[in-house]
Amino acid sequence: MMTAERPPTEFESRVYDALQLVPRGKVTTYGLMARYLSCGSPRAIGQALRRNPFAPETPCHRVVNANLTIGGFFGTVKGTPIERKRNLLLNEGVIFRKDGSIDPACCYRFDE
DNA sequence: CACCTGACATAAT
DNA sequence: AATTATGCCAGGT
Repeated sequence: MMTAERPPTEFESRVYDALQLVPRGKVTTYGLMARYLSCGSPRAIGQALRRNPFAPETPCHRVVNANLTIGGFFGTVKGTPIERKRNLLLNEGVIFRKDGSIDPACCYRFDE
C-alpha cells in the first residue's frame, strides 16, 4: 500500500475552496473557476481536481465543461465514473437534457 | 532545470 | 456545424 498522499498545494486549496462555494444541485465550469481564481487556464483546474484526494467530500463532481457537458471524473472523461458523476448530479437535483448536456439554469456563475 | 502531459477553452479553418 | 490548431497553467518525470 502506498500512503503517498501529497499535501495539497496552495493552488489546489484554492480550487477546493471555490468548489465549496458551489451550492448543491448546481454545477460550475472549469473556465469559470479558472477566472474566479485568476488562473486563466482551466487545465490547471482539472489538474487540481484530478489530484483531489477528497472525493465526493469535495464537490468535484459539480464541475463540468464550459459547454455544459458532463466533463470528467476521477481522471477520466469516459467510463463508469462518468455515469456515477451524472447520477450524483441527478441525485442533487441537476437537470440533464436529452443530449446529455446540463441545463444552463443549473450552472453556478460565481456571481458573488 | 527542461520537457511532457492533462477531468479545458477559444479561435480559426 | 464539425474538426483542427493553439494557448494557458500547474504538476510530474
